[in-house]
Amino acid sequence: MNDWKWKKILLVDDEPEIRQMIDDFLRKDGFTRIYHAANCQEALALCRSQKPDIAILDVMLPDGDGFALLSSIRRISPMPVLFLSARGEDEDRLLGLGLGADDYIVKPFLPRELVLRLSAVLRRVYAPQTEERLPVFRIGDYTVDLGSAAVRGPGGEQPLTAKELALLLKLYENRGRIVTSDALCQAVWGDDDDGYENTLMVHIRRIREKIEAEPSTPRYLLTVRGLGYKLAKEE
Amino acid sequence: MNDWKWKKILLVDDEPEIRQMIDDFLRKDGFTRIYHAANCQEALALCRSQKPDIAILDVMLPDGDGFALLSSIRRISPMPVLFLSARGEDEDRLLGLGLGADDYIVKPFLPRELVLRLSAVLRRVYAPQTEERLPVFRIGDYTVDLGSAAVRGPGGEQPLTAKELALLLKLYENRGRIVTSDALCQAVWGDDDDGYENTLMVHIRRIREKIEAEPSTPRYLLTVRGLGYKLAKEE
DNA sequence: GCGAACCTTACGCCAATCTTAAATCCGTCT
DNA sequence: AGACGGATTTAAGATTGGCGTAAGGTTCGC
Repeated sequence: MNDWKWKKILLVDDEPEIRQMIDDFLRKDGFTRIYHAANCQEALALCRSQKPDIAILDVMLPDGDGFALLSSIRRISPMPVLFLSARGEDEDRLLGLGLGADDYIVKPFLPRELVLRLSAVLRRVYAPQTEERLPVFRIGDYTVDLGSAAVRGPGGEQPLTAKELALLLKLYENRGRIVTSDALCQAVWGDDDDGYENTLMVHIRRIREKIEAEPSTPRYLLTVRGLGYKLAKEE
Repeated sequence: MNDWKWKKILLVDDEPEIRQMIDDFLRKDGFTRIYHAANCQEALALCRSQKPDIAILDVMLPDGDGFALLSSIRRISPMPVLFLSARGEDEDRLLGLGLGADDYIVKPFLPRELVLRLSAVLRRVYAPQTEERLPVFRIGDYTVDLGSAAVRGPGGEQPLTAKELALLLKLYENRGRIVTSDALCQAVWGDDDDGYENTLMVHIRRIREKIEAEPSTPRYLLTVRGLGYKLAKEE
């Protein structure tokens, strides 16, 4: 399975439009766990809190250049790094210096190429056996196996779709706590645009049909009116 | 990663109508902890006393511009900042200067957009998991878990609604102290309109039914006649 | 005892949420 | 290219439960 689609990507660029564009393409390609940062400070904070699996760094940042950021990151994590740079600008440094980047792309670039390079780096660095698996957990009588995208229950096994998986992952990461609809939309669709509220509800319903004995009176995937949804903590 | 809806927002603008309008929209979107300031001085005072999580600053203020205010704020706190400015006015400074603002919006703006941008900044800066969560505390035999909007007690678990949560949060922040009815209304419904006294009482009653063994003779959520309510300090 | 402040209960509205079905998108196979 | 099938989104109508209101009761302080 395309396991690296579940890797966390840290995206650092000061221009929101660029971030958004890259984000769009990554999502179109199936990635969902993308964290944005506009500067070094934010990037480091996200690094610490999210422990991303790979970073895409712009060379030019408001509070320091990407190279400085890289060495700060290196003090925290050995994750692979992919640089973005404008043509000419520091291109030589990227080429010449063995500064520990795993790849670099010159702006402007084809989004497709970025995705390809990124996938290549992920595949290379996170070789087969290093794989940590997506969680497997129990909910009532059902076993949810995110790694194989399936739910096993009294009625047999049912597959999970991509969106269902992304939602369940987000909910699982926050089990026992309320996750707002906004946060869920954000986790799955990324876009700051709302307008997915309805779609979210439909997906929630679908998930309930797979993990709840009585989808209409849920016992595990609860709605908290006015706040969001909550996956019951097991035990 | 619980929600940024519980983050404290400092709103600085000299025009009360603008503040009110923004306030309304923020509340409509679920934010409740909004602090108003009309000038730099008030803003700094609130900064110190409330330690907001994010600030919305107008560029034009009676006692200095927003940029000066930002650098004063920076001496106190590294919180993210979102600027408001009239079209044209200082737009270039906002764009050009890397003055540490996290975003800016040009007036006139769609309120929806402000909320979106604000949420985006909060999401970015206050990364999940590092997040301090909403408090969990004990009251007598009951455990109040604001993060999951639930009260666990001898009789099992009961969910909390959005308003109950907002009230309990305000009371908890001031536990052991008296909170006036006005302050509570303010915290939940926003200012002016003081037609919520009765509604407040009803909500208090509902909370008591969830956290008191004998709701009619409360031991923890106490009435202080003529003044307000008080949540007993736990021990 | 009297008024004011507060409590208690019940009821109806309406926005938030659910539910279903149909439309659209998208990748794959022929 | 065209057709098919599953996944996702849109749309529209139904439902629900939180919230606010009001009306009557109770308690407190003077």
